[in-house]
Amino acid sequence: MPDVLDELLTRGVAEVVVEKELRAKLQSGKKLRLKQGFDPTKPDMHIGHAVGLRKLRKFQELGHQVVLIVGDWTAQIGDPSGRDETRPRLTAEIVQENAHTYMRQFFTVVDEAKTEVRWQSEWFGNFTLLNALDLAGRFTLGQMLAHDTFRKRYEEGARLSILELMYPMLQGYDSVAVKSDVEFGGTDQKFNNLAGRELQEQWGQTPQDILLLPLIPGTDGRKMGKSFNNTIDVLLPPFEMYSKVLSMTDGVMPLYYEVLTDVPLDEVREMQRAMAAGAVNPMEFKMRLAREVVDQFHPAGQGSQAEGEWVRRFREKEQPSEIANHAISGPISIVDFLAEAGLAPSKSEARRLIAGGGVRVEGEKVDADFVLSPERPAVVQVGKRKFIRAVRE
RNA sequence: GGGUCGGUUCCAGAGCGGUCAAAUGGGGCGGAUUGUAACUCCGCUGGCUACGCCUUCGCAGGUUCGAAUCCUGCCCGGCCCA
Repeated sequence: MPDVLDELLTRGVAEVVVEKELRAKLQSGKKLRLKQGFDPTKPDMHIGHAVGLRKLRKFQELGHQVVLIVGDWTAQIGDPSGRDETRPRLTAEIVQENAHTYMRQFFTVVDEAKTEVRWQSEWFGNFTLLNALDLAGRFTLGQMLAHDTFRKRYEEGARLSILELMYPMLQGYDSVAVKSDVEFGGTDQKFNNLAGRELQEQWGQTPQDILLLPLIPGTDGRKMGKSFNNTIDVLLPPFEMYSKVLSMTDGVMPLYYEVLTDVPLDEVREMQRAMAAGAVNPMEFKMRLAREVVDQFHPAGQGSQAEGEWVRRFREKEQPSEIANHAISGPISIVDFLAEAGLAPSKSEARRLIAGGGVRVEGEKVDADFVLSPERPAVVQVGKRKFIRAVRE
């Protein structure tokens, strides 16, 4: 049993804030309330987030309760830790929609049956100005400026609104509202999570412990983020997900194995050794990793199926097994077709693609004056991976 | 409230009366290469009825043959003073 606990608290974990306390809580046999919050702003969840979800899942398997908080109020502010600017108010519909998209992704890993979903509006909806002032009065400017994000922006003379300072307070109050025992979050969340401890104490609750998850690098080894386009979204179809994993730089493989799979760490170390010695083609380990990752977010077996497709397509350079159709009613120039079928965002772009040699019809590069005819169905390809078949209407 | 600096294409950031659809970098896309959609190298990167035309440089006007570049007002932000 101690082994299980050790792995639980160390594998894929960046830091446990009061480790001793958390161990004691875990050993007490008490069913713990695991707080995890999210802002329903940008619903794209990538496998970096999944590191935390997997950890939640492990805790659930030990009988604990996940409390998922929909940050419908904090979403209006924008998490300063993410360096986001204060955002415009979101409409209720958008919030609903984003929240559901998020949850759909969340529950691809976390057990829905052992999760309690709570909305911040349950408590903040009834907040009065008095409540807000009371909350604000419990923190000092000094505390806020101790937060790297705030201090940096303050010192750089960037805009920093009072509203943004409220963000940690609201998130912290959530812990009081749901009586959290452990809060999960990325390392960039530490400040906010600590605010929760602080408030719980003031409200007479046992302060929550904090499990901080590492921010993993993206597929290119740089910080994972949509701006670098190096993420792997949880909702990607098996084949796309598989391909994305394969595209990552070799260096991040061991870490991905550690935080995203259950492959024993000894085995992972062994792989590293073999790779370092040049004894094995890293591709082999990467393909296994890709299978494992795909299987986590999709029904079992999808991993190897995606692999089969990948080998067919990129190694044997064949056309994908399934190609979408796009109907045409009469002769149509290739430029118009590309734009119409969505293979190019505009006709200008379509022309550029053709000029760059990126467009093929039935495997042959074509010029801008090429015309497709409904009489001859043909597979149109853009780049290496976009295929659409032109068929008669 | 006053002074001052600034708001440029996806992002960052040049441009400061014509030679600007707008330098450069990042990102993205395409090509070559490859164990990979990694690395590297090369090309492209507003739209169109396309060797020309149209729309872009915070917003609205104005001065000019001609403005992203000058003027006026407004909106937004930084800094300094109060």
